[in-house]
Amino acid sequence: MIKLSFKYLNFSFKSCHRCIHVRCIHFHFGNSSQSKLDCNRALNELSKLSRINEARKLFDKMSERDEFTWNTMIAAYANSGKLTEAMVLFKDTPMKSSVTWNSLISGYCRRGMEIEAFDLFWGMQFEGQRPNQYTMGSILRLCSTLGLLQRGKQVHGYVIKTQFESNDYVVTGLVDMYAKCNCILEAEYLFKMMPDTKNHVMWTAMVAGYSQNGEAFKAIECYRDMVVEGVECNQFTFPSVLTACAAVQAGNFGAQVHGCIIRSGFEANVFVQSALVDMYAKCRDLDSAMRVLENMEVDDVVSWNSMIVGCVRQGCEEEALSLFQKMHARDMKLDDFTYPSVLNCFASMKDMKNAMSVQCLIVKTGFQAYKLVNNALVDMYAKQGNLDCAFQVFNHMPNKDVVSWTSLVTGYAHNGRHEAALKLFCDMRIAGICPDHIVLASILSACSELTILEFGQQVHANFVKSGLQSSISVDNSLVTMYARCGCIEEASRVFDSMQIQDVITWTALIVGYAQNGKGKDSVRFYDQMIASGTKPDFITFIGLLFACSHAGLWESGRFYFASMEKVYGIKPGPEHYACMIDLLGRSGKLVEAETLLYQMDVEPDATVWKALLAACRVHGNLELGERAAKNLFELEPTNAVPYIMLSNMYSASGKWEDAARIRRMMKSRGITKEPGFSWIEINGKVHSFMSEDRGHPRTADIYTKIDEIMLLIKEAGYVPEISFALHNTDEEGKELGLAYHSEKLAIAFGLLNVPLGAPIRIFKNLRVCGDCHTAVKYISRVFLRHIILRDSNCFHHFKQGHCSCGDYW
DNA sequence: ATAGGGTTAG
Repeated sequence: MIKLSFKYLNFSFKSCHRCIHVRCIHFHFGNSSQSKLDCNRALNELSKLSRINEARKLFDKMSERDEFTWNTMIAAYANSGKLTEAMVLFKDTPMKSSVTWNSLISGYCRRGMEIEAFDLFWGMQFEGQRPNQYTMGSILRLCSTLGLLQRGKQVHGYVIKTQFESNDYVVTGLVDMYAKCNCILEAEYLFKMMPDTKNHVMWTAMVAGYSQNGEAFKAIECYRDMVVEGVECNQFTFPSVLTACAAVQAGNFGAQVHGCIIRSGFEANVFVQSALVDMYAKCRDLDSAMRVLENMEVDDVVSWNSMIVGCVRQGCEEEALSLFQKMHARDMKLDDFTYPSVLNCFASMKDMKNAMSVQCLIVKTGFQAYKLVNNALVDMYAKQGNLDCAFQVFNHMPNKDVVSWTSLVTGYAHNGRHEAALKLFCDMRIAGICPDHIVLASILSACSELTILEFGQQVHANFVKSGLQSSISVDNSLVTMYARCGCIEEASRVFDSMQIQDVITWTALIVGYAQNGKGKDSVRFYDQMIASGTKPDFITFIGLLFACSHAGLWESGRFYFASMEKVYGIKPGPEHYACMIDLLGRSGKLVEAETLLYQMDVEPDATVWKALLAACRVHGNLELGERAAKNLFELEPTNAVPYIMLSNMYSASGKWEDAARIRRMMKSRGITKEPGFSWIEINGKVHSFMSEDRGHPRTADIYTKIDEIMLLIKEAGYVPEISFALHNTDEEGKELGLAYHSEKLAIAFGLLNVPLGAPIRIFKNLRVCGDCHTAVKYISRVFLRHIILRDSNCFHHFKQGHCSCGDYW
């Protein structure tokens, strides 16, 4: 027996039945003895088959027309989008009933013609015709497809006034309208206020509403309730619940739904099938997805697109490309979703050649006119790192939407062009585009990278004001942003406000506390995370071990390090070893550190050797230090730090000749030390300072302030640590050199400009020098200031003469 | 003769 999809089954039954009938009428065309009743029936059949011209011929031939005749013809025109013709007849018709009005209104609503539809809606009332459930159904559908919330609310008011608020059709329309306008709470309220006898369409609208509003779990729950209530599910219900399953990777539940689908007999519907393919593909069950796809009667482009996306997400780019080729071979009609799906392959494969040829294909087939396709091109080029191409495509787009902008913004951010990303984000706002979750998460992570708190706060404020629903990705970015800007309390507040925390949220907090010198809190949060049932990942352990090493918790560190592979099956990477070596080095266990290094399964990278070199310097182990430095010379040939460290180590042990040799070697290799500078942001403007910098317009004030600072902190007990001065001058010169270090200049400027009570936030590109660290502790006590200094390694919170790093950094 | 719900992209 031939399997027919339901969609076609329904249609073919009806058309078959009608064909015969209509053909018969057609045969008798022109026979004036035809009764009015028969003509009306034929007119109706022709209109249902969209045979408008024939319908019109029949209409014109009819000598006797009644209300039904006129309404059918008007509806026929309206339903096929021929609104001018419908309007002409509407004006001519001798009798306008509510059906006449509704037929015309329905036509305008279907075409999305808001102004005309509402003119008619008010017009009919003006002429004494009351809108009924049909009218409101049409109008609400218009509001929901166009997202016209204000209009929708107006209609809602009208519904209440005219006491349609318990009408199934009207309430379903309202639920759908609110859901489509992203007002899921209103939709939910209306739905819940209806009595328990809700019909299946309203249930389905609610399931779909939740699913489309990113409330996948609620959609699933609603579907469950629907099943429990014994309400029938159909070809509309299943796609919605399957989308929800796909969104939260609820593959097992999705498979159960699949079972229900088979029992209900809807498995032959293309919408259901394509949703199944998509669900399985997104739940990483490519085999099941493929099985559904292969069993389909028709080559459905949506299902194929979903399959391609699924393959790309699983890293099976070759498979995705071969599907794309098969689509061509099967002569399938591609749509504007196909190219975005397949372009993703090239983004992850960095395959420029094939990308170009697909772009040619896009141009050739006229698909460059589609926004979706252009957005995907922008995204692909940006992800490949080809920002010029991305920008070019972007620039040529006539109407850019939030996705176009997001693709470009994210592209710049991913390629380390954070400032450019921020600039583009501002341009986007100026262009009047409302940000969405994705661009917000992306821009907040750019703020984290640049540690620009004020901008991040503004984005946060805008997000709150926008009324966008909170999303885990935005919240995670907020936690990270605040933590990385040194506002650990704020990060913590966002964390607490979240309904669900995932491994990324927890990790952001753990890393955040560690970077802000609160390693013990990090460990506490890690234990809480485990207790909450969240599994740690590779990055969680980097944060955790970093926390242990900075807090000097070497036993905990060793315990957690051992649990990584044993309990969670995560193989430690060089990052974890580096933390452990740092931890052991700090505790003076240099031998253990070296042993650990040689036990590594993976090749030690620069971070590992750096940790060892730092440990060697602290403990004066020259021999091991030499080895570490030599490895670093090879691994990071342009990095001056290992040269300087080794040279300093030689100097410290009196080996002047060796020290000089390393300096010469460094010079001859053309390696220069990265110049240190510090900066501070005041009212959105960044003021940066080099050591002994006199370029700032307020230099005189700043240097006067430094003198005052030095005087006061010396009185409080500060003694300059001359060993940190680099220049070969006399003692006094060295002391002055120290006083004008970039971080001290920035702090002096901060003291002059930041109001009392507000923290002074300083940034430094390198590690803070030891003398400055001591001085800032005194400054915080003498000037009663909270000073937050972010250096290349971590945050230092100076308060009342103490630093959060515990003098260990 | 007129009304309500569904799949794929960043």
